[in-house]
Amino acid sequence: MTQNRTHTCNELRIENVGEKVRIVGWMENVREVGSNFAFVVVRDFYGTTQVVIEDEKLMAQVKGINKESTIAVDGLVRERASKNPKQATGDIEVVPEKIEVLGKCRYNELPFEINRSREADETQRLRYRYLDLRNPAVKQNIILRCNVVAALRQAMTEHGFLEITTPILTASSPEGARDYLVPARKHPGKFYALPQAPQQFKQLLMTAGFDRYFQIAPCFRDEDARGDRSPGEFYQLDMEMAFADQDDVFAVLEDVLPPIFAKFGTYNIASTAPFRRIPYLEAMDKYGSDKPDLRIDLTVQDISALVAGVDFAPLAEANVVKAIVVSDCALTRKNIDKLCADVEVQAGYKPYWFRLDDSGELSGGIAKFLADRKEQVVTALGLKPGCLVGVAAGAKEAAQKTAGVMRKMLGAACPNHMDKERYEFCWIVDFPMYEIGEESGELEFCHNPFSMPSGGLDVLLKAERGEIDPLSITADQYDLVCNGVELSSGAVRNHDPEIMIKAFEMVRLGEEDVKKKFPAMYNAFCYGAPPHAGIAPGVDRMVMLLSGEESIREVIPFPMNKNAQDIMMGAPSTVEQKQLDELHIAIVGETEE
RNA sequence: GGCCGAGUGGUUCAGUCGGUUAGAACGCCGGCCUGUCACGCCGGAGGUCGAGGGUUCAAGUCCCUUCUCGGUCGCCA
Repeated sequence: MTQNRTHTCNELRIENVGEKVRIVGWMENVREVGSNFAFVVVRDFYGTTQVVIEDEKLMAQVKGINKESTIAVDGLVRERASKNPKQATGDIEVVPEKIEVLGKCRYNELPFEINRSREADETQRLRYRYLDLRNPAVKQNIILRCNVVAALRQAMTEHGFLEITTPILTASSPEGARDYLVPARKHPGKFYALPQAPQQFKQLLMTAGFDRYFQIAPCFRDEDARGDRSPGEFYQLDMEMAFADQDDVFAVLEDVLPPIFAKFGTYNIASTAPFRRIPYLEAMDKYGSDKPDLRIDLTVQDISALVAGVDFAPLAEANVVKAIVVSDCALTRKNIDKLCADVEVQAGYKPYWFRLDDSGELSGGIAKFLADRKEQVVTALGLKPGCLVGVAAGAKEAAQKTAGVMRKMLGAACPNHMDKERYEFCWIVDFPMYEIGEESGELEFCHNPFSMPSGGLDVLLKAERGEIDPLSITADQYDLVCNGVELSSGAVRNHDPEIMIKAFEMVRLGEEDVKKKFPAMYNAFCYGAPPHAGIAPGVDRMVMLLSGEESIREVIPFPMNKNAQDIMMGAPSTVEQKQLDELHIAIVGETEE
């Protein structure tokens, strides 16, 4: 017995009329249009094909088969009496000699209708993900993901990068996110950790003399989920280059990503090299965000001086007041109020607004508080009738954040200020190396302590001597941003133990701390390391951008839910006492169930 | 952990000011139908309204508690 098909369900055309064929697939639908006359739709990975039932015996058989059973149909290809131009195989139908059930669907009612699974409750979809994925629209995102990953691999390989896999079971890392721990059976009381990223391994590969490394790398972080952040695990296009600096890394991604975005994306336009580079501080000032959506042409202005002494406490008492001018704004008062409410929810601070109406008067929102300085406001902001002005006020960070959220929402609400149908990349550069910690009140690392301070040892020494402010030191660190989504962080790494120690001394740590926290990397760098730099764009995020999906779960084959559970597999789960004993694990305190 | 939203036949939803027998669409079952393709027409089954408590003559609806899911903030070097 063989299940070998002669054709897929997306293959037969008018030229095949008269051929004897065997197709296999899922019985998607049966349309009965007469007492002994019906159309059966067979679906496989590739498409659908219509099978026509014209005799009593086959009719009786088909009626006994539940939908979504897998079947094989042997028969003759015939030209349809009424063709369907919407279907690739719509010119033909198969007249069966024999229908076999290959895999019976035991249920005549499914948890959801396959072709409408995207409308179903997400918990149901995830519990029956194998049914959800039968829906071609759902499957399409996974196919897209495969194609994108394949294209990335090919492009990276063409650029001379070697794909090298790094360990999944490794050591817990003291910095960063919460680790997933794995108990070590042979070492009571000790644990492996799943890597949060192959960061240290790729730097060790550089030290080992591999010149260009990449990997579609699984990364594990035990942090809470978001719409754009799957809990537990995600994939990065992790890459690192030896004897390279920021420009070298930029050049590779500026070459690799745009063609892939233009080819596989919902929009077929992507920025070309070089991408815009925006210093971090400028991004925060101008866009109120370190991941600006450059498809929106609005920018944020500082109007602190302009509104000084105004008779409106939220502005008068604010350290910083920001404004966004939206020309030719068609939003109604109701639209604006709704938008402001949404901004407040997302930013956590209340925004304000006013506008210059068609008669040239300031009106709406906080307009009356600005009446005493109307001319200055109109001149300074260059207002014309029809302009809306969004206002954010508060401490510097609050005002920036509020303005950033408002900018994004105004862009989405005003089509004349957002050229949506494109992928707009930029680099955010010159991140501060240090900041004053909120709790400690002392100098702390801002981001990755292993990024190279711009200017190297000299700059650190100057700061040590008090010649410059440590807060003014920037790192050779960069983010890749596309359409307001942070795709990646990367950096020129600090490969010099001496600079590393000095960088740590700035925050009251020293050689011992470096050695203790990152022994392998520190030791390795003491044996002659190349200057190196890298980056790791998130694969899931890229596919999300390309597919236009709002939820990251739509581009992951088997995603966990928000609470990091796999309902389908039943993970996490309790285990046998014997397993715990072997691992020297005792469960104490309260447990679920 | 905070805040917001949701939870009603198999699925997606409606359900007004608290008031009679909780509705619709799709799906399912039965019947009719020889060119359908979201087939059509007729009929039918299927609900302890997430759970628990309270107010009331009366609760899907109001109040309290709790569970689950989603969004968001915290968190994510």
